[in-house]
Amino acid sequence: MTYYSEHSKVWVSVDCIVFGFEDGKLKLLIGKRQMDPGRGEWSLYGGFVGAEESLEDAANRVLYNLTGLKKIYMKQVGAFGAIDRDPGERVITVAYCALINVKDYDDNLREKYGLQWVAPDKLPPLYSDHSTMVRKAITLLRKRISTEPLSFNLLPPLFTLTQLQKVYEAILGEEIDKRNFRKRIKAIDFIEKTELIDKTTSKRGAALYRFNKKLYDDDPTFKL
Amino acid sequence: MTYYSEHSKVWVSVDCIVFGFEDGKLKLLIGKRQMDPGRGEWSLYGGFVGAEESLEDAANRVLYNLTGLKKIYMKQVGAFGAIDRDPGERVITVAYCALINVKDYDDNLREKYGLQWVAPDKLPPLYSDHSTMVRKAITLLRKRISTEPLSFNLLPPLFTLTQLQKVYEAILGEEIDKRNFRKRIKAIDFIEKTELIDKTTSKRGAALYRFNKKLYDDDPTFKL
DNA sequence: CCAAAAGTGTTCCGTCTACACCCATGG
DNA sequence: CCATGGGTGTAGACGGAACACTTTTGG
Repeated sequence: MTYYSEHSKVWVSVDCIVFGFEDGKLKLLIGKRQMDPGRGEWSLYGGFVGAEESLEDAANRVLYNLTGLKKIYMKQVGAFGAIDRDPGERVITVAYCALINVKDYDDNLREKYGLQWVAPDKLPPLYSDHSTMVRKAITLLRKRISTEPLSFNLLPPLFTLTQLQKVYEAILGEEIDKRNFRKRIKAIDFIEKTELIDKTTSKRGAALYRFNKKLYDDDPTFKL
Repeated sequence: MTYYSEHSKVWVSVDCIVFGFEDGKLKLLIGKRQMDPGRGEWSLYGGFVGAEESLEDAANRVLYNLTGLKKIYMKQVGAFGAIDRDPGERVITVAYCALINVKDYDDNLREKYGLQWVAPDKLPPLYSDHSTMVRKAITLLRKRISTEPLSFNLLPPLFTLTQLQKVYEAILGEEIDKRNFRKRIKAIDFIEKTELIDKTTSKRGAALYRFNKKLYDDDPTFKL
């Protein structure tokens, strides 16, 4: 294996940008680093890729440790490999963006790791190149939200149209006309109205909707 | 540095998907592997990332070796990290997509490395997961071609509207109406008509156009 | 009875699409 | 003179944006 051994190896890590939706706002999970280098700086949560796991496995492991959740929606943001991006050693990292329903999240874990939900427009400076990763993740989210069914990952299985609209507004950063929005939703058949009513947000009550994955898989083209 | 040394290092490589445009068709550069494992299989061209170079530097180095060109348009496609993706050892790779003007390309290098220009729809099976990378690169190209000025990288500095249209048709894989296409081009002010005429492709001659990068940078929003 | 959120259609305007013929020239 | 690719405009369809009032009910 001389072909390989002429070359040098490097550490590879994964970093997770975890988005949630709460109080009508997009939030992401950051914490203060509890190790050197960079102890005490705000940072994304990450981990090294082991010799016996794929990049996706590593990201899933990190996310599981962080949230107690499996089968989280996750998408690669990209690889970051500047020589001195990590102040300690040469580490190449692959960033993953995850979307979770905050209600599923175990808040004990949040406290255990000293994590906070922060709005993207109020992010403090982050460790190393993590701010770049966050910007790139948000750019990707914005591009994908109108052609991929991402928004449902941020909501409970049953949701109202007002909630759904708020998710779109939070990600796109602009207000949407309610009637036009609902008109477009009606044209999408994998967003199904249920018989159920949510009475928690208004006195009148709002119809609950559901994302029908099977219908989506049958015809995964839409435009919102 | 115990924090790092607990973890294992891996080899990291870059692989380049080099697109060119020739005879009205999109082509990409592949070659037969000249080393084990996989000797003789069709493959993208790649190389290991050195300890003292960034991912981008490594990709540029590989592209320079391959084409003799510097300052090539290049975009990261993504990181690929399945455990056994490389049949020899555990290697994580980062794929980069490059666009070049075939006329600038040094054909001696092509012969030296035994490379071939192949149309994407006539690709033979490729080494390891290289076919997956190519598919992803093409998907990205298609998404970006209408909102980013990619097409000019595949053409000489002066080009005719027919050439430009052929590039769009090749990437999108569909025919475009000539009048509608030219109407849209007229609305884009960073595509400038010059006084020059190309007489090589028709007896009448066709006006040559130019991509004005300064105008584009002033207002980098367009839609074609 | 009133505050607060849910729900509902129409009109207008701009954009995209479809479509066919004349022009200039080299050979 | 004719074959070849270059160049041009219009009408109709469609989709997106703007816009305001009624309904329900818990407190």
